[in-house]
Amino acid sequence: MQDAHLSVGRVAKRAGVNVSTLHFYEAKGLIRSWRNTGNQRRYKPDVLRRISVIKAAQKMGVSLEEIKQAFASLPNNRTPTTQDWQVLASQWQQALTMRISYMKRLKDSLTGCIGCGCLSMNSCPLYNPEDTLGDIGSGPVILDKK
Amino acid sequence: MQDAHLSVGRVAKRAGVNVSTLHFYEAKGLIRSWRNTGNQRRYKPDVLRRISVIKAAQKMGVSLEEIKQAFASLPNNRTPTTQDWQVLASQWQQALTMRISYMKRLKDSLTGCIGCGCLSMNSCPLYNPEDTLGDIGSGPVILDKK
DNA sequence: CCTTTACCTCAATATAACTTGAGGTTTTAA
DNA sequence: TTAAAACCTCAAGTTATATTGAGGTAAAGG
Repeated sequence: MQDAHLSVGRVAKRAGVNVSTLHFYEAKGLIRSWRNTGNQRRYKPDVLRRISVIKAAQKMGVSLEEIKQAFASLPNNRTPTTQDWQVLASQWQQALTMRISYMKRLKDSLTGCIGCGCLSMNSCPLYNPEDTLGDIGSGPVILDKK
Repeated sequence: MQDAHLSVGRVAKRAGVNVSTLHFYEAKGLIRSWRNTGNQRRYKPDVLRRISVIKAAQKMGVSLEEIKQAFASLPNNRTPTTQDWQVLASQWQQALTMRISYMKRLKDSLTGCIGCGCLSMNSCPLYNPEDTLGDIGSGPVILDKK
């Protein structure tokens, strides 16, 4: 069964990422592999799902560090079930909901605000330093209010 | 009128950014200043609005480079008017609308998708490499489809 | 006047998320 | 069997967005 153990190149191809990315994710503790006798990486097929989830989460603005933390809740003695993944999904869905509403507020502020005097700072909802969800798009994004 | 020329420290304080950030923005061509006889930076008060707009745009996921390009459409021989700013605002508002709808699609996919078999790649809307708006949250964000 | 802020420049450091390259080994396929 | 393709490790490079520090100058207040 060549199905039960995938080489790094195979995984890369199927997941649509570079081999170097897989090395990188492994170094970061996001995925795991074992080695064959020749020291080459071998993967269980469920690594593909992990990578999918990583990519999906990144699209939502979740950092690798946060993804790693979320993955920590997965069982490491068995292959994660659908249920296990659903737990992650619902966490991130909440965060997405918040993010979307933040974007909406931003958008609503935009027209009224950019043209008026209030954008000269402080009171403007568009430029509110207190807004902790404001980090979208640059640098790591805080999804949980730890 | 100490109102017509602001020192870098004054601007930094009023805008809520570091002095070093102002140096940085100036080096990037996002703001401008002139020098007094002692080689210190002096700013017109409208720099405050520029900084507001930069910060607001960043919250929407616009990169400094894109902000700079947008600023290029502003008049540089006179202080930008409300109208000038509105042009920028409406551009970004469209981008925001797209971004929001993308996030919504993401969210809608999330529950149905993460638990099912499709997340094993390719056909899953959550993991679709063709989705050019997928860059949200890490690295520069493409807002225009240039 | 003189001390304390505030400023100046330029180089280096920081972080996230990867990619690239050098130098060497293992697999695979003709 | 042997050449090409795939792998390996480890270090350095890349981009965006700043921040920090060193070494020196200018301005402001008592």
